[in-house]
Amino acid sequence: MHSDTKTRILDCAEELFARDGFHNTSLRGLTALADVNLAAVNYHFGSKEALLEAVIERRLLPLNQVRSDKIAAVLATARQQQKPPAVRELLRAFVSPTLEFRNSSPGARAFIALIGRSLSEPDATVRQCFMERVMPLFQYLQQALSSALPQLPAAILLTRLHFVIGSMSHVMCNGEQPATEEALLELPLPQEELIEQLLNFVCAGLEAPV
Amino acid sequence: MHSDTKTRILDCAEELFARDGFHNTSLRGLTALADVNLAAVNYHFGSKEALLEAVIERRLLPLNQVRSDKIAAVLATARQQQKPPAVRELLRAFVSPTLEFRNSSPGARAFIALIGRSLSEPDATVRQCFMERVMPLFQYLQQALSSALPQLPAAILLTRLHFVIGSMSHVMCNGEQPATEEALLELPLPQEELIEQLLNFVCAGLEAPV
DNA sequence: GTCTATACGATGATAGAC
DNA sequence: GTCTATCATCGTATAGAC
Repeated sequence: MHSDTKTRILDCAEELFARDGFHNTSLRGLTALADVNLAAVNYHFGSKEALLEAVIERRLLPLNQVRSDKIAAVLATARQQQKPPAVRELLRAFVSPTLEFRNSSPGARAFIALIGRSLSEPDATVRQCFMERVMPLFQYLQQALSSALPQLPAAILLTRLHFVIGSMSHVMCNGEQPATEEALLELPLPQEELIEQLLNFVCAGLEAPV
Repeated sequence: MHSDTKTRILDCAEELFARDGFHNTSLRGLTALADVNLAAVNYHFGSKEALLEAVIERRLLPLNQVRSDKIAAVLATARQQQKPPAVRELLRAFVSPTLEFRNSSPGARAFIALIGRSLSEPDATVRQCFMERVMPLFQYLQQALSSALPQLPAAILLTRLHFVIGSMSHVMCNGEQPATEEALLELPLPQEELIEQLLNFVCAGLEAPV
């Protein structure tokens, strides 16, 4: 089966950007792997950076939509029951679509690692490429959590949200490579349990006394 | 004041690797900034990668020594008092030297960001360069924590330690750049409070019920 | 419109003369 | 220790074939 040029480029870019990093991926290697001409990237996407944006958008926009919808559903149910939303359910809405999507295919796993790494990306233009597409969701989550934890000062909540995102990013990055040397840093739990463990951890942290 | 060639290279490499990432740093730019010849890097260190190792070792080995000593001190005190070590003190021994060192100079801050990024580094050889020098400490901490939390299954502890490291790395990476676009992702707290907040968060997470 | 072949200027790391 | 030369490879641009 032969997908079209544009899709083949996107698929290979996703894989290589995730595995080797953006700057360490050459268009020559990429186009060779995708079995397209070197100039095809520039023709279809305009530049290497624009290709990165396309790679991100293809997967991240739908994923963010799911996450945003799930948060909204939690908020709606809570409002209907006239009680504050549960921290755990809000965080689950944020975390579980990501980790479930990650397990849906090898390409997805690579993509999630790419996203997880993005927040610590040194290059400002690359980082911003992710930021722009993920900040609205972060803000939405922050706002939802503040209604779940009204007594928590905003600065503390924001700080703790950082810690949550840090834990989550780290999970997203790891488990990509089958851990050769770093077996001791590998996550020993199966996926489902991992989500619950992550929720246990971050909920306890978010709800800790100040 | 003119430091010697080797030190000038190390200082500039630290700054540039942290700011732009390893692969995105050119030896041409580096040697120009350090005011040395392009070939000086190869002469003094052998290669760009060996330079990275030297940059890491210069700061990380002393830092790890401090952290390791502090953990040992907590363990010794606990043994002397014939009670298990406190989770919070073990984590403080691990976290606080890092964040305090980070505030000691601009170069230190850059270096800590470099370290924080290392765990999500895509390039395997670069990542391993960090791993080798940090894994013994991780294992030591893990072992110390298991004596503090004897009832916690080993797999759960290891997983939670991942989350701790994720939170911490994220803090280490951020705050490096004065946050232009990403003001909403900035850490709003002063340094001292940040340590306590991080400890509140990760202790609650580590000690959460299974 | 899509794709190919080829060329360009810049930069990568390194080796060898000095 | 320093400098220069070298060669591979980078991202991009363009002219023209299908």
